Amino acid sequence: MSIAEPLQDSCAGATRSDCRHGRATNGCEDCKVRLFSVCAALEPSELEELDRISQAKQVPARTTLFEQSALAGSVFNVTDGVVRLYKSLPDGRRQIVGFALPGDFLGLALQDRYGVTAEAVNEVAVCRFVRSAFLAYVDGKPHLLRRLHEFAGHELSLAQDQMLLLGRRSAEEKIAAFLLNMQTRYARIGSVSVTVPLPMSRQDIADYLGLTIETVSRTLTRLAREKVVLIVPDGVRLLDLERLKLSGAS
Amino acid sequence: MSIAEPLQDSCAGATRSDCRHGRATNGCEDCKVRLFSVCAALEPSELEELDRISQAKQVPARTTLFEQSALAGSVFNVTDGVVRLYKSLPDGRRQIVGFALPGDFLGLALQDRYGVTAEAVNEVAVCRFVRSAFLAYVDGKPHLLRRLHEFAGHELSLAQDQMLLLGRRSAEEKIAAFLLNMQTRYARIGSVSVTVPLPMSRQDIADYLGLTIETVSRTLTRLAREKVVLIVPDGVRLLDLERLKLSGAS
DNA sequence: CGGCGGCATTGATGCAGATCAATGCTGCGC
DNA sequence: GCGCAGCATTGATCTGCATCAATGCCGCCG
Repeated sequence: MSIAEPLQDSCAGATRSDCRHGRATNGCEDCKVRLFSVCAALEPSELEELDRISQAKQVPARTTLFEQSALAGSVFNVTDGVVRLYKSLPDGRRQIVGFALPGDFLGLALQDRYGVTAEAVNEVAVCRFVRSAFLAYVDGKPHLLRRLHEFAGHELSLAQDQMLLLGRRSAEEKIAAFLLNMQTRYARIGSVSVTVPLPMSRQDIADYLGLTIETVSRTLTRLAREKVVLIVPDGVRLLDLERLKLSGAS
Repeated sequence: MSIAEPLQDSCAGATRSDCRHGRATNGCEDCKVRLFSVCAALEPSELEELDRISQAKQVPARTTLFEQSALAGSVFNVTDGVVRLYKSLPDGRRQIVGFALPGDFLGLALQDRYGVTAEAVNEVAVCRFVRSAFLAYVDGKPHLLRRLHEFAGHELSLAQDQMLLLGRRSAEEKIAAFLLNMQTRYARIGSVSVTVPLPMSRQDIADYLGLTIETVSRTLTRLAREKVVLIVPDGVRLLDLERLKLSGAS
């Protein structure tokens, strides 16, 4: 199931500004991820205008938001939950290129086709924009374009870090870097804790790090045995940050 | 040696518009990579203005254009030659995240620090811009910013392809994809041929593909033995494109 | 509450590619 | 034209992670 094209949505016939069911708040103005997201570049009046073309959606786990190489009909702002972004080979091998957290923007490149597939890992809330409407909105707002560009530059930088990780680091280093990275990202969006939520499966982690599920499991078990981490349901508690940084530091 | 900061250049004291020695042509207007580069988005009058803040430079092989995490004083347009872009780990392991060819822009993200190190593989010609001047130039030219953003989106997409390659493909698949990819890129900039120039060393190729020099060598030798490619000095001739695509197709 | 399905862990074995080690090739300075 | 330095090739061996194969765990549904 895809929510991107066509608009399989109960409010498809209503005017866009009515599409607020599912939104956690009353609009962009008090959106809880606004200050972390591309929208932080916008003035109150611009936010109002954005409200008019935005549509809040809540989707259950495993929902496909869009698929690799499909026409990019929508772009999204993630407001809650985790989204996996991946590329696949014809034979089924998969590489997850990133996990999108609240505040992340999907479709940053503004290209006419999606470069990756996006699936909800757990229950996810997004702010959806029809791409053409969003493009029109961006047009004439160079500060927003600048902000989108900044985000794209940041994504590119993350992608390059991930290349270094995939090409040159050992399994333990990959796991350590992943855990530290997720912790940092959660901290940035206001969730500072030594317990890192990992709503995704071991298979997802393996496909993100270029490993197998068995190697992920074994490596985590070993780190747990060495009291570097504590494995908890749907997450990991980081016990020995120094030791992790020794392996995972960039 | 770095040419980025400070300006180690014989014309450092001259006005910028005089800095044309080393430029292959008379200016942006008849720059041979203009139509492939970000500059294709510019009007003649804008090109003239760009001329005034640009500085053509020719640098020998192995020159460092800029270094990872240094302050980004300049941005560059590559007009000739090949540039390797890489990230390093403290212990010396290296991952090349890309090879920049003529028409490619370095510093696309416009961030205040470089995310990678850039080194000339062979003799390289670049068009250099002081970053602050370039930012000022971009400011008020949303169509150029749009173009830069498009380029960044394309780079991001390439980076994600490379992640899939690094994380999930075998040595032979990596080599095949690399060769086909380089051929396509050379074709796009006007050099259509089954002989792919490879000015970079085996070590560079290995560090790009997440392999060792020995594996690169062995894999190429095997492909040559099977008459899929013919190894020539500083390049490879692709003999059996179908067979290569079987391994390397995305 | 019991059985089933999906995921994770753990163990045994295999192998692609790394590592270690010569040897060969080529271009350049003298 | 000789010798050297740097790169590439080739061969022998090793190993980290994949693969194959149970087994365990837990939530869910009847």
